[in-house]
Amino acid sequence: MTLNLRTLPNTKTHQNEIIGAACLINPSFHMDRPAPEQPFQQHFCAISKPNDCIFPWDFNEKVQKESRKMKVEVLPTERALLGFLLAKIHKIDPDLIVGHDIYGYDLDILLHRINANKIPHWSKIGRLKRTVMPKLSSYPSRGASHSEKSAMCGRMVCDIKISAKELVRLKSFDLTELTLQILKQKHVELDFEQIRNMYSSTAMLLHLVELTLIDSCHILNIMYELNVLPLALQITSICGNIMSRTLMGGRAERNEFLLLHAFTEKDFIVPDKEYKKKVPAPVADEEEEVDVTKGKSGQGRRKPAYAGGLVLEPKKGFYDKYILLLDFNSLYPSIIQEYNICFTTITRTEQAKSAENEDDLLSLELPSADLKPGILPTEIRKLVESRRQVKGLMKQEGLSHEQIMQYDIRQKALKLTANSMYGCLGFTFSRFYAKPLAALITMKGREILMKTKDLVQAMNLDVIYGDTDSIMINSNSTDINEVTKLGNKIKGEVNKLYKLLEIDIDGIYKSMLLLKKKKYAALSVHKGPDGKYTTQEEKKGLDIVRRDWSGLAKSVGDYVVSTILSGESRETVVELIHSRLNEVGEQVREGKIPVEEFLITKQLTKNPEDYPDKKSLPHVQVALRLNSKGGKRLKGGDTVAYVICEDGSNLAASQRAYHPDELAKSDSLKIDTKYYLAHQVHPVVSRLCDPIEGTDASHIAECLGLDPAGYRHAAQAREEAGDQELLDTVKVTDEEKYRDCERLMVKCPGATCRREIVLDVPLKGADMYIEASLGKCPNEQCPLIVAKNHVAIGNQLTVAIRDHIKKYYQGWMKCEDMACGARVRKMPLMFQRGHPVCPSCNKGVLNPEVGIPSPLK
DNA sequence: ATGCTAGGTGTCTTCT
DNA sequence: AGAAGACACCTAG
Repeated sequence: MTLNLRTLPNTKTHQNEIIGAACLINPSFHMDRPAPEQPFQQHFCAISKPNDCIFPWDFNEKVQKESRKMKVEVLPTERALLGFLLAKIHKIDPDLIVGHDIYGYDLDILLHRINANKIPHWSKIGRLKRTVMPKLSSYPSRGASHSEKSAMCGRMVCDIKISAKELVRLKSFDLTELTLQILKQKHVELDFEQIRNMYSSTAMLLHLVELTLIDSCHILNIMYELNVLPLALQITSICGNIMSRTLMGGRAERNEFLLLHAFTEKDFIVPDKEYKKKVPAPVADEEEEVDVTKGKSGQGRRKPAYAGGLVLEPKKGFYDKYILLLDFNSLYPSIIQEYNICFTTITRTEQAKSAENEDDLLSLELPSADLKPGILPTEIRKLVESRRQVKGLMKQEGLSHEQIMQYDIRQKALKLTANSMYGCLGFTFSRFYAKPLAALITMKGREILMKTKDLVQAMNLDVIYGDTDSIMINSNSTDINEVTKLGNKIKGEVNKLYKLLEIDIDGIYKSMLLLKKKKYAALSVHKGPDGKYTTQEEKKGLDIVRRDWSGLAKSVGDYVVSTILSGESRETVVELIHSRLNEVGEQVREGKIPVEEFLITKQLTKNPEDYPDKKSLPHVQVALRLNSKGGKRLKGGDTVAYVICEDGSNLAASQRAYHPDELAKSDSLKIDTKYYLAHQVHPVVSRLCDPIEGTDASHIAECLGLDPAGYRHAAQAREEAGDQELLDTVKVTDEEKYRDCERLMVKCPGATCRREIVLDVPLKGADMYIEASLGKCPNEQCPLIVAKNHVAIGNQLTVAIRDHIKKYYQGWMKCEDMACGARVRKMPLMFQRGHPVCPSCNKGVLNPEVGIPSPLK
């Protein structure tokens, strides 16, 4: 049965009251089968009214007429409605109750209103007869308390908000977004004023009931679409926990049960359940860093308890040769098996037992190879083997669609369970918390990635990046068959090193833009069944895949990425990007972009009133303002959408955030177009274009119609930072390193010769060059070994140095803008961000003609 | 109330 | 003024 409530805040008490409900009933639901053709067989709706409204005069009559289409019970008061609902639930006696945000809203409201109206037999919402109502949570809570959840005991509750959070990644998990993204349908969100207004006519009130019923359908269909129950059933049967708890989320508990079963079966005594609050990571020996938990609520993130995966320093840039991506299949579960890591197999070395170096991984001893696999590896092996088996079954001929789905869900559940095993070892509140084991697993992971990198490099290949379990190689080839061959060769070499651990080709990229650790885009190549190759964009970590950037910034960024990856020439790419930016700048300023494109979405990690610094966080401010108006309140875990507006004030942008509805209802608010161009589009695009020659922050700013001067400095700073990095990695050629330097020219000291010898850029290291080019004088007639005349060469070097110092102190400066090209000595009085502004064009900044090259600063 | 760590980026505050 | 640090979010794996 689905449960969907309609609520409205009381105009006097401002407390939410229940005014309507719509339920769908399916008496023959199978939780081990895919969605039935008919989502439900029966339904009913109930509608009452707030105290200060009356039903339209012909409402009852019209409801009767509608009764063939829609069964509606009209009830005079909330009390009557709740009584009716409880009676219905009691009569239907559902095994499963489906809803959206039941644990975050509906259940709490229901219990509060039952309480306030003193409805008898409240416990009928569950299957256990109880007299005392569980303690209700008072308002600023983040969801139903444990005791509240117990109210429905005996019935499973499927809260699709919780399920969706586990199963799909979305911008937000409110019903509007879920309906749109999962069902591709529109959900009508009504604010409480609109709901109140609907009592003014029969047609509108019927429409309200209808919408409530439609929402119920959406909820049910989302559950079907996500296969929530089949998956929960599989997980439950794998872990041996309780299904109603599987549906409530929380991976640790499932794992706990799996291990409890495994250890008990082998006659181990399992760890006690701890009821007392454990202090997370008690590292506080001295006053040094007394745990950096943010906020007192314990909500904020702790300081990491141990080291995790290794991320290789990326060789940033744009690649247009094939890139090979190799990846260890489920690394952590494999490590547990490969090294037989278990509570029962890992011991501390003798000398470490007495000492207090608990955290020292070196004090752990890996079991010898002949030791029987422990419980943990065995369980993982069982999971992996079952999965392989199920995948085998899926390949059988003549399977029904239903069977394939069933197998697929089981294989997914097995994978999920195996993969969550590691996470639970590192979970502070887990019954099987084992920091040393978790730390050991990640350490082995780092070791393996490092070793793989070394091995690949030893094959004379160019490793450009790697993260935790993956490695990317620049093949420098344009022949895909060759690249595949290479991939297989590497695969063979790496896999030789391990019994069970396996690396595999995870992808081949035709082109790739590598910006930072965990930030890249690529065009992956796939061979279709017809043998033809197709490409697909993959974007990881970039601003454009994050929910906290506006749609505008994301769509422009998207265009930029596709253009860069397209394989067009650099000039064309730059041109296309520039013209697109021009267009966007214009459209934004002319107000031709729809408001939705300006929405920025952020999640509240706490209840809005719990933030210590509410003022400067835009989403918190918006949430607080919305909450003060009543209705459904935003709480921790919810996402807030807002736009930055021009509101007449000159507050910082972060304090000019408004909910889109506020913008729609106001005539004084306007989208802050400058903010969106300068703080949304610009940073996103300039980061993407960072490795692209021919454009930079100031160009991009100019195209968008922003003042380019402000960005020049930043662009230069980034360039310098880049130089420094290149220098650090010693990978840079000397050409690049000394590109701003004048070459040293010496004259052959031979009295009759005086042949000019330019010390050209050496191939490898300055020393080697000097030896080679200052050997015998290039003049055939001159027999001199130039380098032997140290004194003469030394003098010439001194003269050259003095000459340069003199030039430096003459202080000639040149305008950075090539088009202006002014050359002056007098320091102007106008400065822009610490740089002198050219007095002749008033735009560019002046750079010293002879300066200190940036890498040497 | 409850999976982990690594990493980038924006905004505000504090220090130099 | 600019660097440095705290904090907040979101993502990769």
